[in-house]
Amino acid sequence: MNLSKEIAGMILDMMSDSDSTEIRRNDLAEQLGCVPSQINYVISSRFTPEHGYIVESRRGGGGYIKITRATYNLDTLKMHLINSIGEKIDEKTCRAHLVNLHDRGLLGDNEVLMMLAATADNTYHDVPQELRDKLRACILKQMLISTMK
Amino acid sequence: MNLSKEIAGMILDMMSDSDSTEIRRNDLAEQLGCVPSQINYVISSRFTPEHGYIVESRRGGGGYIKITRATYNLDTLKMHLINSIGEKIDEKTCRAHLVNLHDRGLLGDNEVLMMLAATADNTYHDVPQELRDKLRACILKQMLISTMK
DNA sequence: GTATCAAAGGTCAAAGATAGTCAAAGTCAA
DNA sequence: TTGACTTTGACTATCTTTGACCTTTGATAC
Repeated sequence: MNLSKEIAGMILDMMSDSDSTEIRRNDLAEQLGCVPSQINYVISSRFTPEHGYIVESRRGGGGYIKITRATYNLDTLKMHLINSIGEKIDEKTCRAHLVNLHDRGLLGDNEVLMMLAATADNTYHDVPQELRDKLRACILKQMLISTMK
Repeated sequence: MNLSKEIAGMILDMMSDSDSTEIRRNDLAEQLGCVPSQINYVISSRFTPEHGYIVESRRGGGGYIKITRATYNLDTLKMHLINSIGEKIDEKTCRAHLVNLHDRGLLGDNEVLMMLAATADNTYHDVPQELRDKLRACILKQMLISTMK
């Protein structure tokens, strides 16, 4: 198991009963025996808004990093997502959105799996590269809309 | 006996009691005295979804390849359908198949709706006409496979 | 008040650690 | 002999770890 996963797990633990936690970057880093910026890496790779988290912080004496699990109204969230998807979307971003919706119980297991399959770059192997992100955006939107009817 | 068969056997062994295994590509390759990409070859030739396996992986530190045996039960119909879909499928035929699966209770309401959305010709408005049936076939197959996980 | 300083946290790019891709070369059975 | 399957390795993509340097904030000295 790598460091990043451990850190992520630790943060998740801390949030387990409150949907929110506050950490002191340097303390946590020292506790883990890693450089402080590693904490930033973990946060920016696994606690993004797309993953459903809000992060606030302050520097200077008494500084902190606060991580909160965002909880939104379900339909609103889908609506937001649909609206936020532009004309194009790359596979990674798409995947992150879907995993996020699934984590929050907005999409069932089968549903996500299907949507991931339908938006995977591999599935588009016959489609010219420059068209794929556009196509993915169309398909994703249509699928999301279809689940709201 | 060739290398690929050995590797496949080894992977099968590892999965024997759990339907799933996680390997570190480089370790396994070294253990076997082969180049790492050989592992990829084995996986892509014998552990495909068509063969009933699902593969996930991650690069970088702590990377891994995870192989899971999909367990099909009442999914024989889907399996048949998947195998019967050729390289192309037009919207109407596709629609008919999906409605049929739904009628038989093999696909839930949301699932069909999403699949219909993802295979509708309208959704492909940016894709050249001559590519659409091919694309639809790929997407349909992948989605069906995904529901068998 | 303002200047200065120490204590946080932030950024970024390089190096390290894995896995993926692709095409050329090799092997083997029909 | 030929075509499908295998084996290899060079090159690529992605994820992680680290460290040097930057910015913000609050406290203290004047």
